[in-house]
Amino acid sequence: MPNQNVPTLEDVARAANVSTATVSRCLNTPERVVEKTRKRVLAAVEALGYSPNFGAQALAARRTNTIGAVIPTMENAIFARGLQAFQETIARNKSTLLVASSSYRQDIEEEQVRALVARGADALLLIGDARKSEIYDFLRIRKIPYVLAWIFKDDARHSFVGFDNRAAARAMAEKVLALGHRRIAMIAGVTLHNDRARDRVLGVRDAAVAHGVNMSDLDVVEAPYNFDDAADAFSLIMQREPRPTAVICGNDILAIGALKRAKAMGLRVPEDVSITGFDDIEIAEVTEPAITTVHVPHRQMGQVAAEILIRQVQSKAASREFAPESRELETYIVDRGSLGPPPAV
Amino acid sequence: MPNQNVPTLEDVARAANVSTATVSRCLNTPERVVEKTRKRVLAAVEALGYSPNFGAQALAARRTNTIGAVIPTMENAIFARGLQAFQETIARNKSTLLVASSSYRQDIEEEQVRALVARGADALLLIGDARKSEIYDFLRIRKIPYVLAWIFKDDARHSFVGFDNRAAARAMAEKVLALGHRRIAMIAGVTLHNDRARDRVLGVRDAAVAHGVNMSDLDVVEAPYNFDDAADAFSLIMQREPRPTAVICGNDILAIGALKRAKAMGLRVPEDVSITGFDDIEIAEVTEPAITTVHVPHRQMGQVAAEILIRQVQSKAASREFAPESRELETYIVDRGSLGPPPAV
DNA sequence: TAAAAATATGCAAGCGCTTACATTGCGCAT
DNA sequence: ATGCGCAATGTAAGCGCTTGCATATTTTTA
Repeated sequence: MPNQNVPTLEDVARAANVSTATVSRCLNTPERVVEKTRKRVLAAVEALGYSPNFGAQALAARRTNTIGAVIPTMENAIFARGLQAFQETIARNKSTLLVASSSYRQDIEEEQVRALVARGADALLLIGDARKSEIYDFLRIRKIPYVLAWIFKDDARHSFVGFDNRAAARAMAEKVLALGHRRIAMIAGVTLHNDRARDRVLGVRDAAVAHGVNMSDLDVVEAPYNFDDAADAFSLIMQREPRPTAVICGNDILAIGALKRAKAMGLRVPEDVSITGFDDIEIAEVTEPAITTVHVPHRQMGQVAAEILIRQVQSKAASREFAPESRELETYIVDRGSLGPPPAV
Repeated sequence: MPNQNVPTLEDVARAANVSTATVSRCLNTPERVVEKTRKRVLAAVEALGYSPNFGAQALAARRTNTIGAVIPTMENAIFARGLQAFQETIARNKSTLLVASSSYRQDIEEEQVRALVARGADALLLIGDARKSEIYDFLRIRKIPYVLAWIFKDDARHSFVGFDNRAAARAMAEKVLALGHRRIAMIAGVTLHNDRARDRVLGVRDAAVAHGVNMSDLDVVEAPYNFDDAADAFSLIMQREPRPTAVICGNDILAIGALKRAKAMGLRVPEDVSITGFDDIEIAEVTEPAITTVHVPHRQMGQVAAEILIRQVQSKAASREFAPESRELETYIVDRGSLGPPPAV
């Protein structure tokens, strides 16, 4: 994309009657240039409307000030808030966000990771840790900092910023059990290649086991994250005999799909059946009843992830080294109304 | 970000025993290299794990295969679906998406546009057309293709991909009026620097005027796009005497905020008061009642915008020229239940 | 006041790639 | 055999910037 008359560093240097090195310094390390010269140079920059050529800068400086993110989807709100905070934070640090989405597919994710790195991403935000080890090898060889978000593990090989999905799901299940529910079902996200979905199932199982719930009374059905499939999963679950009194959902989208179907079936929530969600996305508070769900600190997660990456990129620039750095965030249950005691028999 | 041992074109050339030019051609214009050589080169690429250096490529080729988008926010779902489709389409064309958000602020948007261009964006997606003319001048001088989305105007200077917000809002208002409502209020988005919000207000006014509604019976209150402010706006409106029988909202977020408050006030929707939305985001169909709203073809908008930009970038690469190209999309009203006839007096 | 130290600026060598142009090698018509 | 045209490949000149090192200038110190 040639721009015939876009001014270059050299044009500015000529106009200000200094060398290109000085102009470069004015822009990047102004404290290394005496004020008088600097003013003259900046005036020339202004006058010519100069703005640095990105490719040249990236080539010479060996960094792009660009941070990439590969998220499963932008369609629904699950990652939107976190991504927004992430973006705001890196923007504040004079970097830009490069986004790609994988549609929850491992092969596409791999492709996108490579594409972002090829595009010069200085660092990467990834969701979860379920991916082929080759990708981690690739990132390690390339020395690209990355953080795995929406998940937390005690594993010093990676940087994590997130929470313990399993424990959070378990806490929710404990709460359901504490209310007296014994026949419980779960609508989980598709667990293949999705560690968050998987951990949430495990958490619910943990609680069930701890309470001596008969495993044949814990029905788990997987459904993609959309209302219709969740609704169908709910119908399926409700055909069971005896019918579950509580349906724990792997996220709020699933919970809302289930809620819709419950109403369509003439079931009252939570009087006839309780439904819980996970994520606490915006939408969870506007349904009737609003969804009792696990609150996830979306914005904080995005922001902390960005901060860690920025630190790692800086460290790498200074010493060619950077260390993994993780941060566990807290979740808590938001009581809203879709969870109540089981119906009296 | 130096990567000491990342292979370069030259390494590949040496390994395959050809010149760097040939390697470059193998990668970019494979048909210009005879099969035998090409195979050898590609094998070397594979063996070394070569991937081109982005900065160098951008510098030499004068294009980045990167398309930028500046959207008001990623927080809620208004732009998410469209952006997702946009991203998918440009990814299919071997380009990457660079995103920035402006938080609905004009100054930040301007900054972001310049930042994306400086980052080498080959083209830009912008929302609406309310911005200073300097930005358009800047883009024109730089010859950066851009499309203005979520809006459509008959103006050959820009490329538009969107719909007529004013006409769509008018259609909704007509529908409300046709049901017999005469005391109508509107909760609009903040219209300052937001052409979509403004046009939607104008559309409602158009309808009111056409039906001879007394303007003092058309109460318009502006609110930022969030549930709480919308709810407060609703309360305010309901204090009017006589009380409006229908509240037309500038988008679904506002409508849902209003709906929540209506319920909290003990008002039945639509029996006591009707509420309508705009955008048809996911959330609009899960409330109780679901929101009667204007359906906007989000995904199509994102896709068409991407296609136009890709075409313009290609045209510019070939002939240094490109022409604006617009596309108007259709919206339609989705009847769901939050709009009904006015209560009998 | 001269020398040493600190500061400001210039010089020029890349960074890794693309591409116009030059060269080579081949098949074919003569 | 000879020469021509064309396809395949090589040569090398940038693309616009950063930065290590050299040089010039100013400030500090003795």
